[in-house]
Amino acid sequence: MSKSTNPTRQRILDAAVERFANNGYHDTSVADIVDDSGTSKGAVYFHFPSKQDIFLGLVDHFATILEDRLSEAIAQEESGVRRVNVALSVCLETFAAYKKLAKIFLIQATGLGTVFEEKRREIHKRFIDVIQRHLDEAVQEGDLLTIDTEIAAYAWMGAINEVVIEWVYTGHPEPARALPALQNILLRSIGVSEEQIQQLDPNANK
Amino acid sequence: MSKSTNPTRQRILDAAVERFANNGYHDTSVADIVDDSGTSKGAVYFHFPSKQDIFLGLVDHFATILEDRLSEAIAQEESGVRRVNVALSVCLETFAAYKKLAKIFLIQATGLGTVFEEKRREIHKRFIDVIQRHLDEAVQEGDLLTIDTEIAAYAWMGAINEVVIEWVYTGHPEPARALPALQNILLRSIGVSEEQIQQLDPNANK
DNA sequence: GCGCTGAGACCGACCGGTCGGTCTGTTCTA
DNA sequence: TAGAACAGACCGACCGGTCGGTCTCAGCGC
Repeated sequence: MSKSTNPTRQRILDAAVERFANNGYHDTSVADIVDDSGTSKGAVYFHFPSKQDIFLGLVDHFATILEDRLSEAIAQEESGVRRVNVALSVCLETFAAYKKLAKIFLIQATGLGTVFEEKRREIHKRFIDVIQRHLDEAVQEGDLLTIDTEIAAYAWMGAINEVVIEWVYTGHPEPARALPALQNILLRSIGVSEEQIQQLDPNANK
Repeated sequence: MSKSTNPTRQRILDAAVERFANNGYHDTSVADIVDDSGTSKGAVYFHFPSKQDIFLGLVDHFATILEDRLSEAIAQEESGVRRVNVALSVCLETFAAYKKLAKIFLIQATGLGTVFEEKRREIHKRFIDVIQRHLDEAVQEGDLLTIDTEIAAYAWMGAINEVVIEWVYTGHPEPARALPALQNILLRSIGVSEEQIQQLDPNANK
């Protein structure tokens, strides 16, 4: 972030992303990262305090990127429903733009034991809260039905994650197809009418 | 399943479930399981070939239970929409009935490296396929909209998982609340009309 | 009834390898 | 030339798995 442009440090990070994304945390040894980055253990432990720190740093980094992009995009829209909709787009775009980091964030950061798990849940909770807040907003001002926005927020989060995970692994539901499909499904799920859904996405008539 | 009633074996399994659910795979040593179960390493390796085998056995076991319950429940309903609806109920009930196993299945089995990950994805895919098949069925015979059932299936899977995960950790959205909320959200997401949703769940007027 | 035996169930000390992290340098750079 | 940046040998803890041993008990000949 701040001292980001040190080449050695960057090579280490690149190698770490690659390894962590492909093999997971425990199947990636520091020696692997050293080999892939063409550096040395000394270099790694000069730039980073621990293996765990590298990993959590990557997760945090991605979460920050996603949050920044989201808040920026949301701020540019007026109505609640439009905001919800644009957030969904930005979300998928960001996952697509940072595929490897997304894989680490969504998959490799799970099931790593209590310490990691707390961190992961805290970050996920932040996103879920954002979703819920904007769902509430949309409910208040809009004509969509009153629903259990908390559960809806969890459902959305899970739905998005699952679709992205599948894409990350197989490349299969191409974003061009997944995005409109998810928009339909998720907007409908909170009671946005068909006409409204049509209106929201005039450019996706491809 | 077959030789299930050996007491030592069962104590080992119980301890393994507890530890794996709470601490995850890598933070659970065989020694931990030995201590908790009041047995010995010899006993563990007499009954099971490896630590990994114990873990995957538990995952498989839970998946089997869930599949059995699902297919039984689905078989007893006629219409596609009703089937989809009852499957959702059974799913949540089963997760609730086997909380610890559910946590292992949904969380601790993730991010454990390539070998485990393949297994996990294969099992998840089975459930997603079931969902999609019945969504397709419902689309064909019903008046719900034609949608991208594949993506809908992934979305459903993710949505259910996320809600259950939250419940597993915090106990928070009590099943009594989560079930009808999810029914509303998910059925709406595939275009089931409000009246139909009401009709489907006459007993949940509490 | 009684000793013998052998197999199943279980015990726990121990082994061998792995891996995060450290430490003693060496090289580069300002 | 001081200190930052890096190299890589090395350490020690940990942990999955093994292996020789013990205990129990059913079967069996006598």
